[in-house]
Amino acid sequence: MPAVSRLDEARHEIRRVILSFLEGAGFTGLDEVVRLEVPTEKGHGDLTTSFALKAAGRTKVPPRVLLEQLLSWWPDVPAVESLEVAGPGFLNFTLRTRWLAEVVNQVRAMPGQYGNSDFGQQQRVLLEYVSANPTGPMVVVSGRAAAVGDTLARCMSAAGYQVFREFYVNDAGNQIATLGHALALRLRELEGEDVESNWPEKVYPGDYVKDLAKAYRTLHPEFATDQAVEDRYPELGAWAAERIRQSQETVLREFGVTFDQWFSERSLRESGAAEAVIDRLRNRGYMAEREGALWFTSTRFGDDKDRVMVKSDGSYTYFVPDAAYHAGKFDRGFDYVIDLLGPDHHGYVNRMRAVVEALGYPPERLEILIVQLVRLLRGRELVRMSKRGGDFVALEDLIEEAGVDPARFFLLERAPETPMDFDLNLATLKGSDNPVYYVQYAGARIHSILRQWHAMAAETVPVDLGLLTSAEERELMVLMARFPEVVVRVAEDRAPQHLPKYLTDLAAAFHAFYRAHRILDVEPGLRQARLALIEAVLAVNTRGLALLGISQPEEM
RNA sequence: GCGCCCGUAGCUCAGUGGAUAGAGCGCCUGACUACGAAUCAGGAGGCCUGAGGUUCAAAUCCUCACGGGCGCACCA
Repeated sequence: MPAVSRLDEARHEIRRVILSFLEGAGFTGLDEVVRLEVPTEKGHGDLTTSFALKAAGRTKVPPRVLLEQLLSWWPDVPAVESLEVAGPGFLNFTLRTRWLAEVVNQVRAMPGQYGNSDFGQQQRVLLEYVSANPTGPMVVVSGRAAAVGDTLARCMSAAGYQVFREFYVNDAGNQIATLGHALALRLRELEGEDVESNWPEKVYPGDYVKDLAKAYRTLHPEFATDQAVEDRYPELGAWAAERIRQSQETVLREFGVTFDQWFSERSLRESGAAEAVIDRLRNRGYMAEREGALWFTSTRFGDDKDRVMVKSDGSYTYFVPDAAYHAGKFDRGFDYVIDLLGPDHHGYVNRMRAVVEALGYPPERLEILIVQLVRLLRGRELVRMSKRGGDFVALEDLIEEAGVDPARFFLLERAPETPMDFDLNLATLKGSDNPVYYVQYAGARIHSILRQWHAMAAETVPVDLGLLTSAEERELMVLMARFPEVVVRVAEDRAPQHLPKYLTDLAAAFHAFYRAHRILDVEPGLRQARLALIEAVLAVNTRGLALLGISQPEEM
């Protein structure tokens, strides 16, 4: 694996030297143990390793003794300023500041691409996320899945994966007829009929269907209300579903989230893929007929119960098209298939794995992430979200109230699998209480300085990065050198929360630097070097925010 | 009852088997005649739910208990 960053270059170099030392000392097979990590504590160097502790059992040499030998043997390594033995057997490395400073040039050479790497080796990944039913407005948990999926896609692309983004549209089945039923009732209501007092149990009562009814009436003036009968429900529902899907697309685009494909369940059914997947399972011997229904024997693959695929009335359960859809994903040649599912799909994971395995695909290539619930609060008060009642907060309400940037930052700050509370009061705050502005403000400050620099029309001199020697400048270099591997970590661990954390650290380091040092009114050489430094910081900040789908304003 | 997720500062949450467990908010004390104070410097605040176990080393891995959330349809 080639180095992904300046820091990673140092890591590779140091590791190579340590391994050759160990080999010379007669210790082999320790490759696994020699890992260089970014220490959690300040004062433990730029990189640290505990291989001596980990290998003590095999080397039979006390860790500190081994490290002292290594220390006296250590050759000159360009990246390394110094190394020291610490604690029970840690080895801490301090990197040469001048060597680190090259990161400034690296960033400035490709400001919009810095952070990219070939870690993923162009493996093809299908990422499915959101996939909200087209039967009503999206709620906030869909927004969380959208933000998480989108940022994972952006980071995985940056980390060298080929990512294909897909939204699965459940535009078939009973729920579409139910939606059609709701639309039919609202159409009757437009004619003055009282439908509310006798509203059927399972039909969506939300007001949004009233708007759909008005739109339908305008587009189809010839439609007579007495046509709003049961055998028209599927057709009416299909119309409404497509209409809702389009509004989902609009809201998501506003939220900065797009898809390469909106995959229609109906098209899947029409293509015969459902029958095909049942045949495949039958041929492989994983289908059983019981009680008049056709069951997939998923218990043979660790599921807790078998699953009905064809009901006794001959119709399919929703599981059939889903199985066909997933089979199709693998048939399309993806190396990895990742699903982001909502918390109500817990029970779904085992059967999906089972069907993938039963169809002969490697089950470890299907990865299912559960994006957990979002509880909306206003201060202490819980805001209820329910598609049934009219009092839910839709994603578009959230965007309007909080704004895209704060909403995305909040949703991405926490690990996706952790249930979270989203305080609307906090996200709505425009001031310093809102962490997203802290990060954006760092960039806006740099923009402001650069504007003044351009207005000065002062003398430009060649950049000498060797002039950057202060602790604050060095901290910025170290952080920038880490950026590409933060992106890799987000991609690899499917953990977007590392990025907001990193950007907060970077902004803090910049603000501290800004307070401690002047930039424009110092001598020209140092000024030029610091300008180069903050230009690089701005580039990294902007790119980091872009990976989160958040803007970097030039002024605030 | 079974399965999955989660218990970390007053609140919301980070934390890659490592060293003295971190951040933001809230609270307290300081800092602009200086490139943007939406900032900075510092302080208080912890039995990492509990009990065992593995390990040189556990918030992290394993087991059990307790507490919270969500799933467990011939619904989608």
